[in-house]
Amino acid sequence: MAVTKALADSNRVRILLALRGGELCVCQLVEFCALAPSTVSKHLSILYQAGLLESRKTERWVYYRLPGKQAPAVVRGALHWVMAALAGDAQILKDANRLKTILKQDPKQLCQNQLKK
Amino acid sequence: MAVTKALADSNRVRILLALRGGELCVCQLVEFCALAPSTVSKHLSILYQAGLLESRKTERWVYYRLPGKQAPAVVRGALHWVMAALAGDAQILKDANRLKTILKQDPKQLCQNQLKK
DNA sequence: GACATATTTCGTTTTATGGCGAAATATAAC
DNA sequence: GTTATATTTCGCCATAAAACGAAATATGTC
Repeated sequence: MAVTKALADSNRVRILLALRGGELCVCQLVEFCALAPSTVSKHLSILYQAGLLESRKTERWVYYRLPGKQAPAVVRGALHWVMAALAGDAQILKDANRLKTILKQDPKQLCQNQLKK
Repeated sequence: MAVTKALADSNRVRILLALRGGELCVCQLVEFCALAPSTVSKHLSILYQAGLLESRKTERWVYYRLPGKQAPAVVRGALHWVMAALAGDAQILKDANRLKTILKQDPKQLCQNQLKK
């Protein structure tokens, strides 16, 4: 089953939780995960194909977000459970703080910095 | 997270669904999965350690069952979601029929047959 | 106690997955 | 059109996970 496999990786689950506050650009998620852009892109594609993410593209940026009310019950149920089960997790709490710092930065600059590496 | 990893394998999910109707002996689950006893035992141990199964031993037989109401909310939530999400799945429906056939057989005989292989 | 048998543990092989960097794609800016 | 840049796709390597058979464990039977 695509959904359970998508949830099996901790980085993917962290991404889902990071999106609780709203959509994020790929470069922000790259910063968040501290992984290579290609790796993050792969994770996003797995989540997307499982129906656990939606995306929109504007100019050169791609934004990912959690699916809305119209999502299938299987997906909504899975997300609801994951959010409830992990909201208090130590790693997730740390992530939430890190995310605040990332959100303070200009996405453009994040992309620039990622190129230098 | 142990629960999401436990749910990532389809044979393990099939086992959980198979236990909807009540506890099953290991030899019955071996027959059900059509895998080597050692492989099934490993799957059961992964599910057990994630809290998704309970077990009882009587004589030489070990029976596994879904956890009851006293299970942690995370576990109950996960099981509730998996059951709802997959109840109509094609493979799961086929499994349910196969299970009926297996239940007609005497567990003792199942074990005997498994030794011959 | 010796033997039979249900299950688990261990060691090994095979297969699947996560990770990266380089190349490809898509869009903006010039 | 060329160049810059955000993201994805591809090919490869390292690691983790699934599968098996053989050996070990635990329990019942003789």
